[in-house]
Amino acid sequence: MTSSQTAGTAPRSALTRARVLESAVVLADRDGLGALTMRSLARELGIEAMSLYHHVANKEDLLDGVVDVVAAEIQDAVGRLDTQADDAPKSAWKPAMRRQILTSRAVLLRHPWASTVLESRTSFSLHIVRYFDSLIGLMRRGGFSYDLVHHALHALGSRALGFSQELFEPDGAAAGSAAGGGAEEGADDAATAMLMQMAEQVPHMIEMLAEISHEGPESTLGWCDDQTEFEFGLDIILDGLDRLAEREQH
Amino acid sequence: MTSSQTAGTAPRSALTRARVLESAVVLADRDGLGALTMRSLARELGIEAMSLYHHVANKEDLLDGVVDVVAAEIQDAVGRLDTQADDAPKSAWKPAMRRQILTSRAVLLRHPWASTVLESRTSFSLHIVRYFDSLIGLMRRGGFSYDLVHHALHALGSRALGFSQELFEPDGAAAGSAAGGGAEEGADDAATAMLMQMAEQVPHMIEMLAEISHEGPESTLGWCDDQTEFEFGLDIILDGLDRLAEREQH
DNA sequence: GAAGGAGGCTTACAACGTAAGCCTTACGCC
DNA sequence: GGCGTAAGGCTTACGTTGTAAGCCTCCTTC
Repeated sequence: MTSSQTAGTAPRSALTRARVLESAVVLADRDGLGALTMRSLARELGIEAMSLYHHVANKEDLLDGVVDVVAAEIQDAVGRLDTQADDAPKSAWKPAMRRQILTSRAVLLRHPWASTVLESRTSFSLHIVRYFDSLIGLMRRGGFSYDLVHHALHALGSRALGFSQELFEPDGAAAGSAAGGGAEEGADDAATAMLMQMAEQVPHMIEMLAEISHEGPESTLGWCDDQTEFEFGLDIILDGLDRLAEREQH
Repeated sequence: MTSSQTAGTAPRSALTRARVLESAVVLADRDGLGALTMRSLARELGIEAMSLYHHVANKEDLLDGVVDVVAAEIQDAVGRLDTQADDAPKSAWKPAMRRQILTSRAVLLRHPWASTVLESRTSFSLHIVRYFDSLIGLMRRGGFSYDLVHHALHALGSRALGFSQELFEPDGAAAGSAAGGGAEEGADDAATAMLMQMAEQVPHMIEMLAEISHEGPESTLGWCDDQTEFEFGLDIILDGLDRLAEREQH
């Protein structure tokens, strides 16, 4: 409620909310999300855990803030794209949207833990909302009704921000156990072996694996290129939306 | 390594792995995923926490097992669908796949926590793999190349099992804090209020909200029908795959 | 110079997963 | 029939997590 507080406040300490959040991002990037605890973050900053609570309300708030940092990074990257000319043809929405989404994806790929945190948030970040606002703007300029825009956002889901929800990520980048148990590399081989064991229960899958990696299905999970698959799925949705938008306009 | 152990083993106790897992599902259904701890599960079963470790290796294993229970439920429901006739036209893959996915979704809607756990798994459940195998089979009968099948599974992502990754679920069904802080109902009103405050920063979004819920944007997050939105997105992808499959066959 | 608050620190607690080890019971075997 | 064995319960204890409570020490402002 103190109103004369906005600009002045000569900081006694170098520790600020911004510095806390920044350190949290660095720590998560380096050691994984699971390593981001109040105590480890404090250690990183050379202070005690409880001191953090003068800058964040609790861990939830810390994660909110950390999401916001990444969201700002996304918005910054998106802002660098050349904005669309007003006299662009209606069909320009599709490549523009594609570019914005892939730009966001590029940022998120630098912070593999971020999508997990993002999903778990219950409140909005202003930067994220602005991101979505610009997506809405692109679709509107493409002639979408607001109703279609709304459906489109749902259809894109997490893909709107540049990540997809794969069921089984072989490299558990989002998993927290960075310094946990050992077995990590033999994972896909083990999975493949398991599949072979139940070959007769899953004939199509076996055959698919045999055919796709046609030098024999010894390493099955390494053959997917995430970026290609993401763009494939994205383009299906964008093309579908395109068709619906055209139909809307008779 | 005792080989004469498979069928006999007169059980001294009524407590088995199956009963443990079943109780875990019940508990998670009732109190949420966050309430599923080794201690609470033990209490539910009338035993002590450490006794659970005679039936599950650790909590990860417990979650694996719990996923497997739900996966079995899914497979059971899918199995009840009338299997596709061999002389069905190629185009039959699409409604069949749609039905299977929506059936899985119906099961998952009864266990709102399950999708979260499912995502976090690093190992496969046989039931899940068989589920995917049958999807693959449907697409193959529809004339898909294995390559297209593979892309299709990636494009569907979590939608293949019947849930989509919405960025901001207003009702935090998957969130763990069932018995935590209080504020839950005023959430969307609060979010709406926040949006109104930054109206000029997100003009398109404000306008969209104003138009869609055109009795004025007072409750913005209640207007989405999850099932409708899911089917909308699913159909876009299925239609897109359909077109690609046809193109493949010249 | 007194007041007060911002921001650090220490201590303490409850809840979590789980390692270690004890005790009982029931079964298989001589 | 007695005995070894192990399955399956229980108790205790430890380290880690988030965080409540309170102390102290500055710096800023009347």
